[in-house]
Amino acid sequence: MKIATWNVNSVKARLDTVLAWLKEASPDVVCLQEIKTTDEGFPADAFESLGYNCAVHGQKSYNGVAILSRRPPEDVVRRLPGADGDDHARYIEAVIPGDSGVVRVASIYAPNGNPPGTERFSYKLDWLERLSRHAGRMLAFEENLVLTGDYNVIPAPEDCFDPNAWLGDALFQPESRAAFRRITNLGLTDAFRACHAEPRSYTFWDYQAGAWVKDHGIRIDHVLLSPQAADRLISCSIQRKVRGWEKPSDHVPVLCELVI
DNA sequence: ATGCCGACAGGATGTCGA
Repeated sequence: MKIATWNVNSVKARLDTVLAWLKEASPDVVCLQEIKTTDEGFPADAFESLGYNCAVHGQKSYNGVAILSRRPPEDVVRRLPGADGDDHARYIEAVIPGDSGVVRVASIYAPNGNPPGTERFSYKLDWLERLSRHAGRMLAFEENLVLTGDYNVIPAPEDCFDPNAWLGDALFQPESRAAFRRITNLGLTDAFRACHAEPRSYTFWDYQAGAWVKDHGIRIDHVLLSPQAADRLISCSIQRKVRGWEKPSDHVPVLCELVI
């Protein structure tokens, strides 16, 4: 089963690009982030015509996540437990049937959190803590679990071109990295790092300041696997070339293949 | 030291992203 994650930065503005990549890569499951539209505005027809079912958790203008799946998703959960007042659409989870068992997949869009020292930053840390608690509960099932999306965390210095340039940024704050480590330390495997040690492996390049041309990227889109899923890991790749396509998102897809 | 670019809502330009 091929499972992908992609922060598309508006599914409407990116529709042609997303469809082109789906046709080329043919993933079985796709976790989208920053769809930037409501459930009603989601272009489900276009994905259905390619053979995908859509589970959507959208909101107007900002955020918004979705899961596309060739097999119909089951047991869809549209919010991250732990804060009734949180109205940001940043989490959706579903159980996907495979040929040899099922996998629970979550599409995650963690808060940006800039600038540090504000309530936006504490919201980020609180949100990641809620994700950690939820992940701990799901890991107790000892099942195939894939928690993937835009974590908005640069885990380590080698995950960005110039660590000094990111020292003051919420994505690289010690508290942000510690929150990410608390999640992986529950027993989750970073699928990309389990397969690749190469430096300069990035998933995001800013639109500004020629970041793509200069390869000034960061790795913030992650695929985290439960032990059961990690045992089924075949490969994980960053779809770097997509950043060079017409009208690209500032993020590229990450594609992970599992024996499920 | 700040903006750079791009999308959104709305109908000008401010907000947000990372």
